[in-house]
Amino acid sequence: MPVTLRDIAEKVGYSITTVSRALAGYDDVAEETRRLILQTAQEMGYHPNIPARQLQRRRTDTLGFVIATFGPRFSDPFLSELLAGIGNEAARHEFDLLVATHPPRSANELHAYRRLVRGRRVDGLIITRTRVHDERIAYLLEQKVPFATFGRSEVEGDFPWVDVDGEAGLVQVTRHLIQQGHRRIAIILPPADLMFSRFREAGFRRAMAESELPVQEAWVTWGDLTEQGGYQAARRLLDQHPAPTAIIAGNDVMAIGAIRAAREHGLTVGREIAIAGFDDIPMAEHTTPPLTTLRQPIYEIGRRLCRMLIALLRGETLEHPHVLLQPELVIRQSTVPEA
Amino acid sequence: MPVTLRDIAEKVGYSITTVSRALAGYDDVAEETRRLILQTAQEMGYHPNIPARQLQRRRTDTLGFVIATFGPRFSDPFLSELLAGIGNEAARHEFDLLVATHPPRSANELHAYRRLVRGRRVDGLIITRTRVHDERIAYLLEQKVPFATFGRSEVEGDFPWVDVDGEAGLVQVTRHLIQQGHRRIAIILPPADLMFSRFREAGFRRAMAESELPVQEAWVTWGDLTEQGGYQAARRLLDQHPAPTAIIAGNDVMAIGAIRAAREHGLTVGREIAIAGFDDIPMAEHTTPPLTTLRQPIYEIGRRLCRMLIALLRGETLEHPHVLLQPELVIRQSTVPEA
DNA sequence: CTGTTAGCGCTTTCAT
DNA sequence: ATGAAAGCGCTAACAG
Repeated sequence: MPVTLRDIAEKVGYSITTVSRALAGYDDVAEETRRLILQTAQEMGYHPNIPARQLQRRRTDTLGFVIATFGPRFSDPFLSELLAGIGNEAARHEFDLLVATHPPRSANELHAYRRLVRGRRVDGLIITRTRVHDERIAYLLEQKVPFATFGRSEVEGDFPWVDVDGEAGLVQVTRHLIQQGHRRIAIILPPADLMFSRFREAGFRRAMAESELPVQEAWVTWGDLTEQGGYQAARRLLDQHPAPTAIIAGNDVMAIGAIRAAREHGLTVGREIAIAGFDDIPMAEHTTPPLTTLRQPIYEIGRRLCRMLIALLRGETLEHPHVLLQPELVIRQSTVPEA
Repeated sequence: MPVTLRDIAEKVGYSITTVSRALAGYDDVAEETRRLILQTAQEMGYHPNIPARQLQRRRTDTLGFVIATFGPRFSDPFLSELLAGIGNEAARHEFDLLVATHPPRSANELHAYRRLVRGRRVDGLIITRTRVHDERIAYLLEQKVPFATFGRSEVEGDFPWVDVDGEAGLVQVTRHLIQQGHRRIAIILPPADLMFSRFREAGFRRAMAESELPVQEAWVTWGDLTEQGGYQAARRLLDQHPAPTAIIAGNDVMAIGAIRAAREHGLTVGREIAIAGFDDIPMAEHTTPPLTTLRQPIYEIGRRLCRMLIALLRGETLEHPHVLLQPELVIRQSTVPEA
């Protein structure tokens, strides 16, 4: 049987109230009483019962994070880094993290959010991979549950977010390719319902337009952010005549798939075809050839989201409720052979 | 203000108790009363307050999972797959999952476990990457907190686990290499304190011995399970004279690093040097060349661990408290060029 | 069938 | 400086 406040109270001969206050550090407890209580609590191995505290305080000091898992072969370098950032920052603030996973494309997604919110399991949530029309955001906004997102959305209403400027990123990488002499540039976008797909497409088109290069609509394609998806999309692109001489992938994982497709086509990546990604996952500098990509500080973003959310929960006003970070173009040999 | 049992009770004119029982599906409530209560609850949008229930029931229906995050560039394909398995299975049983992360090599690891246990935040835990002497296991055993592990340990005492037979796996892959004509075989082991490092080493030595091949002690090395670690270890191996003609890496991620090192050494992987991994992460079939490896059903293991733990929490006796799965040797071109 | 009563362990007025 | 009392929202033993 775990030690409770009552056990301590009985032992030291004070009331539960006093024990509670002493432990909570209130200053209306006699110095000596406090010392006695603290020491006894220590000796008896007291640790507060968190659910009881949650009930009484009507808050959980717990954050929720829902992640979509893409089947048995799920593996997402992006996600583990974000999770690490969120989790480590939460721990720093003595917050717990409740993670709910759900199989992909199921109605279970909103379900998972509702479950956490309705049961008052969490005080706030972190959302990632925001969508243009995002029911999760709409739901939390409607429920007035605090949350912070990685990514913007067109959902009506204001909410705190951190995002990486995908449009600026794509302008950079597209310009880079154009500078390298490419004119036939293709792009494999993230799924169109994801908000960041839009921005990246816009950046791509803007950079092409400013150089007065035509955008071949057949070269604007979509992939599901997996290696497979990148591979397949790249194959389709390379089968065309004329084929593009450069491919920008929506993330590094798809870029890796594209590299594989190009190689199968007998092309030397970096020399005969340029391929670029987005994210700069750890693997990116170790692909063959190393991958040109746009770096986003994923771990830091996780920490930041977590900090913002906790500040919000503490009733603080955010100085910067909307943070737009600039991605950094990292040039490697997949676009510049001699880099 | 969320709706409580009391609100419903007042509305329908029954006691809180009756409402509670009707909602819980007890059969000692009049059919009509139950219908009325159910409908009213529905209309009012009632959802139980979970912390209150946890307090009263003295259980949380929550599982704990603590993960070590290796710094800002943390990315672990293995872990996201395991997490997906655990999380999805937990959801199926209406269990929540509390994830605690901690920066690596910190005293924070045990801290995280203690926090979850002491605060009665979770009913049980899942442990991964078990160690030969594992303080986490010792702690949970001592506290009599239910848990299940991925991997065995030499810690005194019995506990449920699922493991993959690394020794058998290494016998298989080593034999395979020997069959391919290799005699100078090196190995990059996982850190020696991890239990599975032992088994793999044993398997390697057994297979070498049965073919009466000498094990060069300089060719038995260790890596930290990262790409970098694999790369560095492989470099050191390849700098030796004579150099090994085959390298077995402790996991696929290190194998990928080893492939990079070999390529930098001007070697054609699969032809001039054979490299094998362990895990069969999704990326393994997409490396260049595709990687020979030992497949472990990580997602399934996650589900299984979760199921075992939940069964345990329900007071059931496990029919198979110790599950040893056989890894499957997947032969690809990193060891057999024409595969 | 339904209600009364008694908590679960904690925090927080409000007296004294 | 300390304690009594109330209550967070729920469950369960026991009456009737």
